Amino acid sequence: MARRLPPLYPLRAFEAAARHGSISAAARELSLTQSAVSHEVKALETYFGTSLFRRTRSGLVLTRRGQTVFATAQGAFADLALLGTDSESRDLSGTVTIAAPPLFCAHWLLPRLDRFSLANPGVAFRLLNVTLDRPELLQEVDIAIIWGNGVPEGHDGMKLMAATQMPVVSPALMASAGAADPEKTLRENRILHEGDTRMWRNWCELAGVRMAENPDEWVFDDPALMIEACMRGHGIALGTLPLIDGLLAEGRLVALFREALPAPFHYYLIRSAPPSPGRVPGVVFSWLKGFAGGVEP
Amino acid sequence: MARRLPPLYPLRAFEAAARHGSISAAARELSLTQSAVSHEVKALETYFGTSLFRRTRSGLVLTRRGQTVFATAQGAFADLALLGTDSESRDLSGTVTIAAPPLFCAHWLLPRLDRFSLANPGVAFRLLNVTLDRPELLQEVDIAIIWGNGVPEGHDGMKLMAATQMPVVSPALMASAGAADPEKTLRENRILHEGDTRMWRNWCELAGVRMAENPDEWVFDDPALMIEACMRGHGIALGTLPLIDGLLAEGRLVALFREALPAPFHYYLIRSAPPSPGRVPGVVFSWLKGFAGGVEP
DNA sequence: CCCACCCCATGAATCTGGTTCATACCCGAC
DNA sequence: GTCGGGTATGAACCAGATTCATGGGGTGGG
Repeated sequence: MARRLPPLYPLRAFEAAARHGSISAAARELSLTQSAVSHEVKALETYFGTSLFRRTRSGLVLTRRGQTVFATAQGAFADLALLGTDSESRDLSGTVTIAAPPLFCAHWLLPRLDRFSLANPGVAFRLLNVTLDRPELLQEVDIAIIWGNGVPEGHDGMKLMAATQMPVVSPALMASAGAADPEKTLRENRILHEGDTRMWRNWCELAGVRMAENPDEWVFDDPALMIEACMRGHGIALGTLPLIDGLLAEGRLVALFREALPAPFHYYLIRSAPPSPGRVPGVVFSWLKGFAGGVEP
Repeated sequence: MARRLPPLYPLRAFEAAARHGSISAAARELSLTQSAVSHEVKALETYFGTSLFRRTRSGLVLTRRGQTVFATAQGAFADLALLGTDSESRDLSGTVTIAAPPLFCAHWLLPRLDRFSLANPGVAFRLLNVTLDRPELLQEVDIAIIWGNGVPEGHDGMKLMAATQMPVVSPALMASAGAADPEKTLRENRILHEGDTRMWRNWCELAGVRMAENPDEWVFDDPALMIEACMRGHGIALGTLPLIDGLLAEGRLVALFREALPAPFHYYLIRSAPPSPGRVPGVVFSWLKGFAGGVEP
């Protein structure tokens, strides 16, 4: 009781703005004026007494506090939106098959599906913890999340979120190496790769950092295993945000460099070409769409 | 996108009304007029096109649709309320120890704590899956949920929710016995007890139902085990709502009689007498308080 | 039986806060 | 420079949230 809620409409405006990284885009989504959204965001900021966005050229960036507000607001509104989609009694039941890349399943999809299940106990999920490289596999699932450069030809879908990457290490390794000279740490420790070694190259190029000539390298085919190895202090991994947000927050991993840089691929949400029978996959699909367009820290 | 949200202020009013089982009580909580809440509930009902409450003498009862709306709304607002409690940057971290009765832990507490963790990754929980019969144990936990008749002397707390009970069986047993004559089914099958056999007596009395003279009875000391046995078709258990809501919704248990009747005990939320150091337990406590006063189906 | 009390519903009036309009600002591209 | 993209801000406006006033329907006690 005496439960104090933040002003709800400002919150909704802020959530959309954060998701799009743009006030104007949010206004378009909500069919409001840019001015309205701007006012509401400001109202929310005075309510919280802090600013939630850092206004920079080329878009908005969430402040620390903005991130937490955004995370809860996004979850809450996604739940509430489920109520509004259908005016008939909606006791959804059925099975939905979803394929998603390994780490993505555990760190992004599962917590969200969990919430969905809480409200819709009749819906069962079948999760395939795979990277969908062969497009034929799409025939066998209702929804897929892929790590790539776009929506495959002939499929309905959209960009789910932009991914960024940053080198991470275990707290122990960080403590022994020190934070003074990250580039040195990078050169003097083992590099952990996940399958494709081009991602590290991409990151170094963007960051303007040179690696050692003949680095000690380990290559994993399973990204979860790579992260596990990293947490045990076996080397430096290139972590993908926002998948490792939780591990960073818990302090089980720490960032070697401050800034995360855009990954060469991003996450796309797609649905199998022939909408499968029953409306349940459709509801889940549009629910997941509600998470699209998030901005990264 | 084009995510359509239900009208938020009506929704908030409805949530409070459902939680209290009373329009007037909700109005008091929200510092509004009874008239305001009534209007908003009605607005929400026309929005959804269905009624959400069955108005009966002695309070409101949620309709089927009302229940699902309430469940999502309550969760969403509880999350949002976490944002408003503190205007400073709140990166909560620390450990909170909670004790709760066995089934309650798994079926009520865990799903909710999960949501909490999603927003507050820094908070760790220690859960004691016990019924707190010895009050001394309260010294060792931050928060406890007990199954009893009131808040123990000298403690801060409140009624968390009223419990109701109803006989349940496995779907298979239901199929073989038929739904025609539940009283006969009750007399001809094994009765499963959880510890105390008085609960069945209490229920039969309230329901005006007579049991067999010498029923076949099994007694379990672990309620979870009793439910497990019931789901495997070993007999008829007295299930406690809302703990088994999920199992009923999934169809893993079915109700033998339509109506659930008030249990002889209820759930109380209490906090250890000397507020433990740090504000984290306090935040969790008031968050849990937000779930107090739910009405049963 | 009737009155007091509590609950809820409802129409009209009101007021707050969300929304628009109009305008100014900043920045980068052409 | 000007255009086009973005955001901020003050004043005017309007709708939806809220109140007021009122009526109906139970229940319990004198």
